[in-house]
Amino acid sequence: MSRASDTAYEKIRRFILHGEAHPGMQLTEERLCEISGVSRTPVRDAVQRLENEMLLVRSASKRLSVADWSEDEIDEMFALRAMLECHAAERAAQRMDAAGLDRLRDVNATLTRAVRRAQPDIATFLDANRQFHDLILAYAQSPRLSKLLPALVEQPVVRRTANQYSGDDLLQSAKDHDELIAAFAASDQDWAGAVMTSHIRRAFHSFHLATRGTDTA
Amino acid sequence: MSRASDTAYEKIRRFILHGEAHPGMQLTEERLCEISGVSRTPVRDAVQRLENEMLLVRSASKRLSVADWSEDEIDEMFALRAMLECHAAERAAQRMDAAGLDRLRDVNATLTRAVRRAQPDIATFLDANRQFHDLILAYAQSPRLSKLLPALVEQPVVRRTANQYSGDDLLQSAKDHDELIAAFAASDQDWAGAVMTSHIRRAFHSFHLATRGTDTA
DNA sequence: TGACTTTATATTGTATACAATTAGCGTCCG
DNA sequence: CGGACGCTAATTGTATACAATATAAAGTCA
Repeated sequence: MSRASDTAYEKIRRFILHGEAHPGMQLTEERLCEISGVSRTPVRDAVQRLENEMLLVRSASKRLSVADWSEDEIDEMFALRAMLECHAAERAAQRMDAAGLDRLRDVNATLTRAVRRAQPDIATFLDANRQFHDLILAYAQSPRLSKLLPALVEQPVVRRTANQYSGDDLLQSAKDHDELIAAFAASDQDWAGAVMTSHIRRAFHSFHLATRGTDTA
Repeated sequence: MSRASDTAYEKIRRFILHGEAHPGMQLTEERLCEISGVSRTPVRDAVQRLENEMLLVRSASKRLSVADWSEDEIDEMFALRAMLECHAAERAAQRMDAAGLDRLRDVNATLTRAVRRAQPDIATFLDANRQFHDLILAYAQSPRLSKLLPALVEQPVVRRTANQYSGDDLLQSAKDHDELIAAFAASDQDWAGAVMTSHIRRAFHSFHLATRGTDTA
């Protein structure tokens, strides 16, 4: 989109994800104008995008608030994401080329380095991880998938999951990626899909344990 | 959304789907204002929604045009829809109640009557069919699915498929629905999911034959 | 006192004027 | 003759003023 609209989107998104926003918090458009520094017109554009990602929700009386996901909704998000990323991996396996494999290897080398440190570099891990999945999505060559998937890859959940990952979990993620690359190199869509499904569902269970398994410890 | 924004959305949508629009046709916002009878502000809201549904696409220079789907994109749409509607059916099977079953039976009775006539009533079939699937989506109780699925159920494809359906195809659709109801009544999510997958994939192949199988006839 | 109505205020929705971009086109120079 | 440059018109992006609507508060009447 346009400049003001984009900055509004990014600033509001950052406010929700890394800012002082909390779930259920009410927000007026004017407040969002202050946050983003632009007028209501581009803010409303940004709001509509964030509503689509379900980071913002609108009450019956059109008032905005920060989304507050239930456990069921988060579980559902992982289930949908597993299905769609599996599908993306299958398509990518059919369309991968040498250049794509090289880039995937590069990105995963960075990710592996970040993870092998004594104190894992989570920020680098998250960034490389996102690049890796984006690359697969690009090779899936499906505009529709590219529109649907980002709405499911909500950063707060991914981040909370990654922060709870043990060193072994992080290493396993890197190994999953290696295996995905192998599946792509072999043009084996079933293999790629299976690895991806397993990859996402492991993340789901890590998240589940980290957020709801603490009371059993 | 609001009134003007909604009417804009509906009128533009109708213009694209049942109007004089054709794939690839360029449209200016001002033209859309004439079509919908409101100013550019609500038109831009509507446009953003239609972009999300991928009925409108934006060129690199921000100009709008009516979407022109490739064969691969249409196939992909069916594949994604099959996955998500299967998932919806599975969830609905776990959450169905007596009132829901009654309503599903009512709707499918209407659909069956429309289909059993000497000359099938396609309009009524389409309407009842949509109601049936919407009801399942409602019982799936997943806000996220409710946001994702409608973008995949593009009317032009469904309509073209239905118009190509033989009388037997239409009857089979009604029977699929009966079997879905049975699966829901039994709270058998695997059964429901399997029937739904089969239901959508049959539609896919009917569409495929109707639009691309003509040269072999 | 309590519930209903009315009024005021806050918030969202719409139209319009203006700014910034972009495409189309003609002209000029090589 | 061809291509690059710059101008003009068309189109999209943004801000703001105004309208409609919803919330909250105050007041009124049993």
